[in-house]
Amino acid sequence: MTHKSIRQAAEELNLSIHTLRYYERIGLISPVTRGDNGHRHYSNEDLCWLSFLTCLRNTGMSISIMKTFMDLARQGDGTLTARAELLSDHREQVCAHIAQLQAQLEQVDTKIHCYQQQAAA
Amino acid sequence: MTHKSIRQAAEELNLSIHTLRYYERIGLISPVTRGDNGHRHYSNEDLCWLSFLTCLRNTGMSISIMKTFMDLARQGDGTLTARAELLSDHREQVCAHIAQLQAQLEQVDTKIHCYQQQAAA
DNA sequence: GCTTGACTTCGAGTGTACTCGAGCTTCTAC
DNA sequence: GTAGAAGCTCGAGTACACTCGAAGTCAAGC
Repeated sequence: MTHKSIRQAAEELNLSIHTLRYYERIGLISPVTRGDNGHRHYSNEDLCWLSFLTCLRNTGMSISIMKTFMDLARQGDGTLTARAELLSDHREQVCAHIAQLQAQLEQVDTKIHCYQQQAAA
Repeated sequence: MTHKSIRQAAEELNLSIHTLRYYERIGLISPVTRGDNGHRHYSNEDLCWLSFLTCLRNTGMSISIMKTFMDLARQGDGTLTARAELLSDHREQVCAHIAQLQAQLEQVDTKIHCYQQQAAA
């Protein structure tokens, strides 16, 4: 099978069918090829992009920045450096976010221990 | 000075004045004591709680779970264990989230290197 | 030929967490 | 005594990212 239905794509990506259509509607992904009946056919390349977009989304990138990224990608190889820069910026933000989470996790830990000790006393 | 104005509190906590009033309005924090003129006075204890709530918020806890937590806290020492459990649950989620972020960061890194190599070629 | 189920479009609705603005009071300084 | 700054309440508005539902098409199986 060289392509997948929207249902199969949604299952594979852990996105809802609604979300897949939504991403296409807002122009985040390019229009997916259709069968004779008008149904969407998701190619491996489509799934690849969507999988990476899901990764960006899960790391906190906004839809509008993802759109900027995809617009660059659609413009071809001339934007490779720009794309690398956009992702590097994002990378920095994710790193900072992880560091912040780790610091705040310690605060939570402290509080947990505090409560456990008080409860035991 | 034993208490702070809403402006000072907002600055110290990096929250907006609107947000501080909002948290009180929805019952996340208990009503803050007021001066004769009706203005809020934030005590160190108020700031302490708000600071911890901000920490929970930044680690992704929803307002409604924070509210559950604060409701427990207001019930006194009988809920110490329950509070420790609630925070432990949250801790697990934060740990999982950090792990997920780190895994996805690698995907982003891979893509960046990919682009950099292609751009150099 | 009719039901069933998967798909389609389109516009509208939802949940979360703020965020804002109008209209009012109240204190301080001139 | 008046201007200006800071606070107050209350209801409404906003941004984001979906999420849903109505109404329709189309192909397969009975």
